[in-house]
Amino acid sequence: MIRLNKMTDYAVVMLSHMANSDGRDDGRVVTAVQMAQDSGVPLPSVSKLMKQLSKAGILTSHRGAGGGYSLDRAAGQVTVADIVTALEGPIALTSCIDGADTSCGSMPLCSMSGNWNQVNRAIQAALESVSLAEMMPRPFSFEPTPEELAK
Amino acid sequence: MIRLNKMTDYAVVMLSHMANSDGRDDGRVVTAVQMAQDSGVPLPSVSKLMKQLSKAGILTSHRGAGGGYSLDRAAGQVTVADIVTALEGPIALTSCIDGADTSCGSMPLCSMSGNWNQVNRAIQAALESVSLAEMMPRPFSFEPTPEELAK
DNA sequence: TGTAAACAGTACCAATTTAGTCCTGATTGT
DNA sequence: ACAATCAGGACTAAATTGGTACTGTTTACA
Repeated sequence: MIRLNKMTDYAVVMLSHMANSDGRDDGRVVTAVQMAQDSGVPLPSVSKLMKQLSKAGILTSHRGAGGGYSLDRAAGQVTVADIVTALEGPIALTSCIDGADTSCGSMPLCSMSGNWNQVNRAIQAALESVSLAEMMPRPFSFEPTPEELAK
Repeated sequence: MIRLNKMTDYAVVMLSHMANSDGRDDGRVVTAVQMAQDSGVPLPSVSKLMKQLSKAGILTSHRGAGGGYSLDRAAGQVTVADIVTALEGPIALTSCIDGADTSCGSMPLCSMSGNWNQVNRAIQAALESVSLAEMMPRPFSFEPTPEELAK
């Protein structure tokens, strides 16, 4: 099974909580401590993740007393690809990708000799096609899910 | 970056070699030792991989003296999804998937609370869309690649 | 029919990676 | 001023991965 970092999984859970916690995308500010309690993700990981997510422009950080993090965009505007890219860098299944600066040492082995880029593009597209809003559980909602609407 | 196992990468390299080494998909039998020399992949890994690939029905093994492994299908009939599934199990980015027997212990954290299955399906489709033939380098060929033909 | 070539299976080990801990510093509202 | 919060980095324990080693089984062929 292709394993996604637990961190990335955490991030999706956390971002879902932020977007979902009060039913609106209202830029509510949440501290790392609150988020840890809220989501069950261990605090140090929450802290590390929120830093990364704010660097990547998915969250905005507010420093100082009364600070915290808020969502930068509505859940529908954030794709899984955004989150993965923020935490794991460009989406690629192997280390050798087009435009990599270091030319690969072991040529006969090099993945570049295969067409991994085609696979990478396909996966990129797959991850871009799912938004955070579609990742959110809607336990108390009677509204149709985006998939149901699509039918 | 989503890391694919080095093993899976090796497997694609190896299978490419098998399909490409003499320009035809003729079921040629290759031993693990030959493959290691041919592809540069360390012998123990070659051995381990070929066992797995033959279990999965991608290769056929021939035991005894003069034995080895041969491709079961033409390169165009093997998808990247087949190879990944053979080596890493069902394609899923997280451990909690539909139909998993063990109900997840940490519910608030559980990835199932998100819609990972949708992402998984998208990735599955992405990997199924690329065949081994499309992964093979064609250094000495003047024929159009499958992508070029598609245009 | 004996022997060597090859795959099958399993237990184990070392190196890397990952997730998590801890601490110190910078910013800001009250 | 002070307390709450984010920022950043060094370090550690545990899990995973890739590789090693060895023993057993099957088969072609002299």
